[in-house]
Parts: sequence; C-alpha cells; structure tokens
Amino acid sequence: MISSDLLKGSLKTIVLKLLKEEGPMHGYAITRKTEELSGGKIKLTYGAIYPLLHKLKNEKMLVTASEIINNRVRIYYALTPKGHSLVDEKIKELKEFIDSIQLVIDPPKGISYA
Amino acid sequence: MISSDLLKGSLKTIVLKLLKEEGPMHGYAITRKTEELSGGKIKLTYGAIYPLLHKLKNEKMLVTASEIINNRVRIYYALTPKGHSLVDEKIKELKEFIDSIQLVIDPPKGISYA
DNA sequence: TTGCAATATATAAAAAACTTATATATAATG
DNA sequence: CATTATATATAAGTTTTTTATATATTGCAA
Repeated sequence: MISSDLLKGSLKTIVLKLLKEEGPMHGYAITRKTEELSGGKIKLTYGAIYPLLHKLKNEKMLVTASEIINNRVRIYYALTPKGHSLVDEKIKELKEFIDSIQLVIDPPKGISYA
Repeated sequence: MISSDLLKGSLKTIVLKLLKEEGPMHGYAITRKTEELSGGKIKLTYGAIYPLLHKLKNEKMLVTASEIINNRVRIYYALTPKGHSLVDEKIKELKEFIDSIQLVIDPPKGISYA
C-alpha cells in the first residue's frame, strides 16, 4: 500500500487517465480499477474521489450521465473535449515529474555538477 | 518546471535522500542542488523547505550544526540514525509508487483484469 | 433471519502540506 | 547605487486529502 502522501497531486491525473483509457466510469469503479491495475498498491478513498469528480464536473472537464442498476444509482463521468486536453497535459507533466525525480534520487553516475 | 501539485508528498523524500547522498547540507543548498540535478525542472520554495527541516529536526530525524560564512549564518542539517532509516523507507515507498502509478497510467499490453 | 460484505454516493470537520508574501541581512556585481 | 545571489524565517491563506459519518440496496453465509 502506497503512502498516501505520494498520491497527493496525482489523484487527478489517475482519474482523468482512466476515463480516457476506459471510457465513462463511475466513482466506485474508478477506485476498483485503480486498485486492480496497481496490484492493490493504490487505494483511493471515497472522501477524495467524489469531491474531485464534482470539482472536475464544475470545471467542465467532465460531464455526467446517471443510470439505475439494481435500484442503485450510478453516475458515469465522461471527459469533455476540455477534459481530453487536460488529460494529455497532466500525463505529460506526470512523466516529466517521474523523470525529474529519478534524476534527483538516482543521479546518473559520472555526472556531477559540484 | 514541474507542477507543484506533484511535488507535494515527495518533498520530504527528496530532502532526506540528498542528505544521505551528499552529507550535511543547509536549506539553501538543498534547493540549489535539487534544481541542478533535475535540470531546472524541480524548484523547491523556501516557504516549504525551511518548515520541513524544522519539522524533521523536531522529529529527531535531523540534527543541526551552525556555521558562520562571510558573516552569514548557515545551518547544516545531518541525518540521525533514525533519519537514515527513514530515508531508506521513503525511497522504497517512492520507487514502489512510481512503479504502481506507471502500471495505472500505462498498463502493460495484453494484461486485463476486466 | 440476521448480520456482514460488496456496491454506490455524499458531505462535513479536521488535519496536513504547500504557496505566497513578507521580513531581515550580507556580499558581490554591474 | 541598484540588483542579484546568498541564507534563513514565519504568518496567512489555500488546497487537498483524511477521517468519520450517513444513506440505501443486494447477495451471501451462518
């Protein structure tokens, strides 16, 4: 299980990327899928995921469609065009971040700025 | 320049790792070195770095030694044994995190849990 | 048939981390 | 003389996330 500190800041990126790859999803399914894909390492909390989805909808990054399955409400979230652009941007940022942080915590041997 | 959202949560790991690799450093030097190693991509702010150093000292992860250079105070921070254990733990977590998040944003082809 | 686990969403209160702005002080450079 | 670099500090505010709680249905097992 990943320290939740590290998850901060990448939650939004994970959610957006999943919606891009999998198509419209509801909040509960997003937490399930993330857990699956990460082999149980990443667990999103509902207190984080639902407010985030509401916020992204407010910002016009997502739109919703409701459905009733077995007398239970499901709210599917789908990317808007604006949301699609945001995913691409966020993924780029995340990859840059991973590269940069690896340079810091594991500098290539032979390179020294001292 | 990396989105500051992503930096949240890994700031502590960066600082601890640098102290492990480079030996005792002062706050200003930590920000400089991080910028250097990341090729200018990661810029730590003083409002984040100094409170963090104080906190880690409070928690007995770091000890300090002051020095006067050119009439300016420098406060060197060094890892305690407890701090050394924390670095190892944090680095392990960070690597696990990077692996996990890559599984989520870029799942290996052919693998599906659906 | 009762209770628990899974499904599904929601929100309030609190904590934590970080940004922004500000303050102070010296030295070097143009 | 003004700006940039060095060096630390902290208060106020924002944002994000955790924790806790609430609601409701379905399915399974004891």
